[in-house]
Amino acid sequence: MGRKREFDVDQALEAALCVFWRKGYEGASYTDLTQAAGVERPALYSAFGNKEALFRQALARYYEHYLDYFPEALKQPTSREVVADILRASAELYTRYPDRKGCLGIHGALAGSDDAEPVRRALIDARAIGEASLCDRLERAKQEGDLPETANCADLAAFVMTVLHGMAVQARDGFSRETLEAVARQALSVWPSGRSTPSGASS
Amino acid sequence: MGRKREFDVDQALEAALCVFWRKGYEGASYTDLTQAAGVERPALYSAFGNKEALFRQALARYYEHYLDYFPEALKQPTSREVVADILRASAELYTRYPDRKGCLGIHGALAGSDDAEPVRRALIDARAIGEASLCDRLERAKQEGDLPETANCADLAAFVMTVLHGMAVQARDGFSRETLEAVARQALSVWPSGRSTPSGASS
DNA sequence: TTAATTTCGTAATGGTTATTACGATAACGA
DNA sequence: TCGTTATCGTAATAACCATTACGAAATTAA
Repeated sequence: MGRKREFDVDQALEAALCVFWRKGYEGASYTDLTQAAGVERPALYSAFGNKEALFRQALARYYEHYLDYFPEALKQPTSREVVADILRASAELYTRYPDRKGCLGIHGALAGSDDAEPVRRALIDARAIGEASLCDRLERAKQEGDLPETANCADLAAFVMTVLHGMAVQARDGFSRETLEAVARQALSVWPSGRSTPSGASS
Repeated sequence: MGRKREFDVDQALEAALCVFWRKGYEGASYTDLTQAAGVERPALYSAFGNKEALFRQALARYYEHYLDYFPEALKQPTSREVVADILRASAELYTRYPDRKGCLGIHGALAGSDDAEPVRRALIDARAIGEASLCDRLERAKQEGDLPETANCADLAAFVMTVLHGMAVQARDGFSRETLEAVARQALSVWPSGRSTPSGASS
């Protein structure tokens, strides 16, 4: 019973997500969020909790609705295709929306006041999970002979994630999708392929 | 004439620089800055102007005192050594101070409220200048036969800067210098060298 | 229709923000 | 020693921040 909600919760969360994506956790004021959601302040609070809880739900939605290509790419048959997919899709996502370029996982909270530490940590953890899943996939590739035995999968995964994070910064700086794709190609051009050519591996 | 200053201006600027490095432009409150500098609020204002002016001076100092290796690296004889120097020195700088890992040029202001837009732009411009100077150096390398004629210097410079920016993020995430150096090696392993082996160039 | 329950919008709360007014203090030239 | 000038620290200002008290409105069960 009781009065029924007059706004769409999912739609409000998406609006908040976009604001956080653009301004980051601390840069987004509750006024920004309520205006974007078209909802009064207490309504947002009752639906999502406080600002940090709202951000965490927005982050979860981001991973589900925007970063879904990442776990999908891990299913590619070869490690090279996995990485190529991830790089290409990221270049596209980071430049897709002119009003919020880059990546919420990066721009959400890189630096900030001490109050934002929990949120910063949440983002770090999320990034670490992504990197670990990539690392696991590369380990599998090594077992399958898709990567040379000398390959250091942790370092390779760190390299790919580094390029991803850098691309998010460059996207925010105004770089075009084409330029980011050129960066991705360059990053991929040294990818070690198969046991037959164990060249250029790290370590 | 008049009363003489009781604090060292350069020392106060350095203290402010460290706070901005750690918390970013908006994350650093004036209380943080004055406490770090050991100086009362009006003293900071009279010495540097408002918060934005203080940040800009801190940024200038950062480029002079911390990023001085960058223009220095451009003097290396080959493009490969140039890039290797930049990558290695950045990995070291980004992990040198445990209390402020990463790079002020990145963490200073990536995302934030609309008020911080001028500062964000200043950082973008600073990054663009660095990238342009690297691009120029690579063009020279191409003319000297140090890079294949098919090399796209703008894309290569963008790639190097992307890795740098990503390394700054990873450093803040807690990555060790060793891991960042492995990332740097991986990035360098695809570097095109000389006209004799025009492989792996972009475009 | 009445009672119970939930959401609604208005408007307030307490804390923090960047920025200064102001009187006291100190240094220098005359 | 006096007057000028610059810096000092205290304490105030006005705007914004996240969060919520509260009463009106609306929905359902009885």
